Amino acid sequence: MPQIGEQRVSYAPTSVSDMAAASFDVGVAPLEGGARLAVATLVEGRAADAVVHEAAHVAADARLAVPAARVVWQDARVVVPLLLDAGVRLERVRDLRLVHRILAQARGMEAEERWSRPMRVEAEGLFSLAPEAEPVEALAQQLALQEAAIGEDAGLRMLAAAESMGGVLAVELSRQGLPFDRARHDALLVEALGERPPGGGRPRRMEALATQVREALAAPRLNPDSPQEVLKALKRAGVDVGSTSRWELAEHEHPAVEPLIEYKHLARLHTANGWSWAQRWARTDERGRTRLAIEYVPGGVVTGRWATEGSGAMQIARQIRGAIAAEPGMRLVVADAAQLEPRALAAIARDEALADAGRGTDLYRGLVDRGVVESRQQAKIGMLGALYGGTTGESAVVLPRLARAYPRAMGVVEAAARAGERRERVRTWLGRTSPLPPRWRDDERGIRQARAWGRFTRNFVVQGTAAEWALAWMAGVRRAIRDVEGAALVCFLHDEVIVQAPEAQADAVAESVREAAAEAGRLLFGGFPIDFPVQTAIVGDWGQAKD
DNA sequence: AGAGCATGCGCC
DNA sequence: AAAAGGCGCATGCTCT
Repeated sequence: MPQIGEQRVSYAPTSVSDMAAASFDVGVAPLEGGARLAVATLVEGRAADAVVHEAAHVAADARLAVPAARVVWQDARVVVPLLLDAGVRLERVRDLRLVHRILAQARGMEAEERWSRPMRVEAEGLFSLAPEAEPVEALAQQLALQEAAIGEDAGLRMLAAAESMGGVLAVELSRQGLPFDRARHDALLVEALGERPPGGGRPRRMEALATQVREALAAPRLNPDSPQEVLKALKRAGVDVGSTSRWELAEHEHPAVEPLIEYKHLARLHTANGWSWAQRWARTDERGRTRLAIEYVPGGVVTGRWATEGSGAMQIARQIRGAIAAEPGMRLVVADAAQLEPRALAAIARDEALADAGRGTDLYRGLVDRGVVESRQQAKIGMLGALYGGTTGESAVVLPRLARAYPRAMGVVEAAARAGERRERVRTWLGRTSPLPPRWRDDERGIRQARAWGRFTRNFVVQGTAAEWALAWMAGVRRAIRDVEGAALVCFLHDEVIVQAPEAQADAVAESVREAAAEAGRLLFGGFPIDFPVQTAIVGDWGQAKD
């Protein structure tokens, strides 16, 4: 089980010595102003024929060079838009920046080192590496170093390819935007929050709830958005709470509780995905199409998951998903991978019994059918407890039964947790390495911190591997739909993708999406018999896709 | 006034 | 003031 325990990759991007033969043929680097590109055919790691072209000429050159060329760049955010504009088909790519992060982490810096030089690794860019070199030669140098670090590690090699394609996908998704219907969004908001008063102020339903809360607490001037004020008012009214969080409020019987919880719910929707949010992030182009501008950050999360910047687009409230609507003549193919993380765990652990329970479409149901647990709900809680390190309540009750039924799978997450508690690093299936923990003492508090870190490493292995599968899946979807006229990936959410496709093609696209999932499973886990079922829905808007 | 922390929520 | 992982964001509030 290679993903548990210490593993170091030899990778020293600060010293350029090894100019080993590179297995790529075309390098692309941005030049001053970003408008021009250097394109070179590289032979044995050296630029043999470096030439500078206008972006528009790159397409022809890139194709001309070598059919199976790998295109290499320092930063997809700079280069990929130019290549896409030039019509280049990107298939085999290497994103030096993203792969550098993975290799640098695998090589491992002491926590103190990171602390004292927090920006060092990030800032260690291509041109600081080899300032004297021509851009294309510098690309070759850094690529050679990465290749040497990856060596024969097939997992890392796959991860480098997947992460790099993730860089392309993020640019493509960000450029595409998420189809958005302003009118429908407005209607959904009015339905939930009430009309907005013309002069500004709270929407009607929110204001009504605020009034109810104020009356119930005999606090006529209370600002329900201020936890401090609310807490004081609650105490004055005899509601003995330590915070205003929902779970705690719900334990009390008081006329203020229900409207307060409802108010907070609506306030959340209003601030997170309300009118000003739409105003800020929805853009209408010259063709009259409105889309949400979403900036994806591939590898933005330690585990390898993606993040978004600004729009909060990975947390779009379910209540307004109806506003994500296909454009005229189009449909949304909404696809999500069912119980992805337990399946990833089964595959990592080579746990055939758990894989068997997941055969078909519902792994949780499979656990019930095999008599491991009594209900689907129990299966879910138990499995989440195993993945997150639950120690109390229902999951503590169910966990021993899972451990008995699936000792291999549970053994992997337990081992990952123990390794983290010992301050060891763990690895995902393909080889992404967990960071080193901060230091903790040998006292009570230190033990708590160690346990917490163990829960993190436990989850890291599974969440990170699931993220790798999702990357491979999405790359497969991209490939499958590239020649479907008008079809495009428009959304990615950890284990879910949305493709917008012409109505006539939607069925075929959905089939491709399911097939890509199976393919991703084979790519990562070889012959291990694990299913990755994908629920697909072909809908007019996201709100119609029921989980 | 602005930075930074704390709180609380909702997404996976 | 959560239980059980990972995030991002808005708001309130304190400190400077």
